[in-house]
Amino acid sequence: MVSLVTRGEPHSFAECNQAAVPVADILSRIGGKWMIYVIMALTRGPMRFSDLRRQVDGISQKMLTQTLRDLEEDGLVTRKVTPIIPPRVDYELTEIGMELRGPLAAIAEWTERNGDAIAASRARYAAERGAA
Amino acid sequence: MVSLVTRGEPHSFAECNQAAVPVADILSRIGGKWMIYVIMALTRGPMRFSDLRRQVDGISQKMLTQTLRDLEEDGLVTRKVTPIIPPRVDYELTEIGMELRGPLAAIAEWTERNGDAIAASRARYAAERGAA
DNA sequence: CGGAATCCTTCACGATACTG
DNA sequence: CAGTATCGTGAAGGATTCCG
Repeated sequence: MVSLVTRGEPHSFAECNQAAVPVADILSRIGGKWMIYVIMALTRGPMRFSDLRRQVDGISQKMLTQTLRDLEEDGLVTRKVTPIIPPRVDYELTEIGMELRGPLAAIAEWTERNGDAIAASRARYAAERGAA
Repeated sequence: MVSLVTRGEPHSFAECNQAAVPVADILSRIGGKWMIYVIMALTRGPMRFSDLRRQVDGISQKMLTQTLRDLEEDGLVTRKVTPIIPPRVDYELTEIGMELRGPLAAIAEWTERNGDAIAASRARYAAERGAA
């Protein structure tokens, strides 16, 4: 893995990209529109589909399903079906899903800490480049 | 800011989304195809455009330009033009750009630690759902 | 209730050509 | 060298409808 922190010998970009699962692969999933909100909601504990849909404001049924499928595929959530009528399906964060919350919180804290600077930078950029 | 870690009172999803810069906004940028590789390359220090293009294998000129513009817009990199012929443009991580490396490294470490489990989960998922 | 299926729009990204 | 401009494609996401 290429370090993001240290400055050492030049590493091959491909070296990092050839792991079992590339970091960029995970980032692209996390970077999806709803992933973080679903994980946030599940942080409070197991939750039913309809509860999740209420918690994550604005998400469509399709996108909630798809996001949960992606999370399930990667082993970040479990899906437990209770075959009653009407059906009941509960989703819960797995152990590695729980462990992802730390890194995500680190991003969130960075964003919160630098939000004003970023907004200012964007405004300045828009004023300079947007005017031209 | 809604905590990603603690389990407390239910927070409004919108509460987290109404910061100066939403976390999902940053995540979507980080989740772009090239952002992390460009940041990784710049971790080694300031770099010229053409050097960056060589370091980040497979990136097109267009995407490198666009990624650098996005980073510049958010104040994560500086762009220094030396008006000579041929032109010389150097890019360098800013302070907050440097500070983002930590959170990114946390994601990278999580990915490395759980890569095998994720790959296994994906294979199992494909075998079950893919066959059906 | 918890989906699946379909259609549609927008956008990210790639390829190519041209320029100061 | 370091871009900008243009075009084309696939994927992401939204709205709607139907189902066990």
